[in-house]
Amino acid sequence: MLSSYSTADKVLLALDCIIFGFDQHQLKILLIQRDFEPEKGKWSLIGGFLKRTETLDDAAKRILNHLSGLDDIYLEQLYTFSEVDRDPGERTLSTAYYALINSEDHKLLEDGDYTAKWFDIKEAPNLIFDHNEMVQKAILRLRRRAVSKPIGFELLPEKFTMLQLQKLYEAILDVELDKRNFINKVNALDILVKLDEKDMTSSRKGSYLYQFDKEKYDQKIEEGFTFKI
Amino acid sequence: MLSSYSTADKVLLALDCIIFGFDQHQLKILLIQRDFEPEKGKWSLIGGFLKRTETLDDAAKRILNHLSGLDDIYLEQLYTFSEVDRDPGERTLSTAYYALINSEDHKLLEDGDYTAKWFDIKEAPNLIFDHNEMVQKAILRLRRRAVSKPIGFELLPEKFTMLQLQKLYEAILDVELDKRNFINKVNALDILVKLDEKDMTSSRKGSYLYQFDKEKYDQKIEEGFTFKI
DNA sequence: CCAAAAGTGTTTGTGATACACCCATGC
DNA sequence: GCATGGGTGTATCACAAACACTTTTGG
Repeated sequence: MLSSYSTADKVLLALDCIIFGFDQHQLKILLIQRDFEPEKGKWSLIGGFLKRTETLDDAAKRILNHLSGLDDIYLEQLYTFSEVDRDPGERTLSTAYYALINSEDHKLLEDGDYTAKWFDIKEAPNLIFDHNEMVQKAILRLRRRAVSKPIGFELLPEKFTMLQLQKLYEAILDVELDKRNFINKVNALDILVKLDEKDMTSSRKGSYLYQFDKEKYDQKIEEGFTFKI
Repeated sequence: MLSSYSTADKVLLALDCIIFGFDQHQLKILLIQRDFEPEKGKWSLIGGFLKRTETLDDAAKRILNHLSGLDDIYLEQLYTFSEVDRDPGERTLSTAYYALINSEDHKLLEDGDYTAKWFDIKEAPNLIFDHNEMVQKAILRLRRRAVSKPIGFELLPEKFTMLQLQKLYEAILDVELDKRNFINKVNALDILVKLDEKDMTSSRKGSYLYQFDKEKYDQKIEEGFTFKI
């Protein structure tokens, strides 16, 4: 028999964000050290509770905006975690979201409630509750998405070099890629604009900067193009 | 500021199942005609509410078991839907699951509360709330999964012919496949057992029956094999 | 002139696709 | 003996992977 509304149990629904960043070398996640119970002092994902008047996407945006001041962050719902004892405090479910932010351009806002810090995904501390599992799932999802949708650019500055893009994909996929093959493949996609500008910080010769051309990409998608790296 | 447990809102969490079946020709979904409000008389997915003492997976299994009597059904969490007005009755979120069942082997249990009926996915009626969206998402997920994990067998009888398997993939992917290429590909995977038995119902010559060899598959996965159709 | 990173093509191998005829059987 | 679906192999093409040298320029 289907439960009716009146007899059904209500639950607390939390939302936790796996926030990815990239620092030119490694994929990072943003963690906070909890200044509140339970598990005070331990590292965890950034989270909050869903309000009655907002969608999960709204809640994720609210939490990310509060942390960064940004409101155009790429995010995607990952999974809803529901182990009965996952939170020792109270029966709480949590829907995990992952977000991609360009950690260079944007400073994190200060908040008295916690200390936020970037960790290399390979060197992240042990997290509370089921947050480790959330992070693992997020990494797998990011890997699948990054090769089939042009979301990698969200982790880079507006203008970037080919090498930066390659390093990003190497960090996400945790593999080494061949420079020539990578560049050939990216150029074949034909969705970047090569600028006249060069980045002179990395070498005497300087390397050309590129930009993702969203209009061109959308146009090609309309025509049946499939992004694939 | 992060909400604290005490001030956070509690919500009703429903669970809706997209139940896929296959009848040798088309991919089907199981729908019920609601005998209760709201939206009485309209078609909807099979669902229920999460109980305080169970996980979402538990709830999905409970709902499917109640419907079919089976408890070894393949299922996977899909997405949590959270539009504020998605259910006009009360603020309710719903986590959608999809399930794969072999509709031939198993009879559905009767239940006075509703009438369950199989619909071709291309001819399904309009559904209540956001259930159409759930179904669309489930189809896309199933397509991605079916080519990268050996879950298609869940929709077939224990023993099946190559043609049945091909028709299944054609229905899932909504494409036509070449018989020789399909069989070559499947044989190359080397995860089926060819039985000495033949299915004589479809032709005079009869066609060999095959079975999925889970042990062999698991073994190959251990060794780094990747399933890909 | 030299050190350091940027930039650039070709060859080879592998997997995907296209395609047509013979086989076995019951009637 | 014939109608019906079952079963099988090869040639071509497209994409993925391997691979090394030249260019630029600031010091």
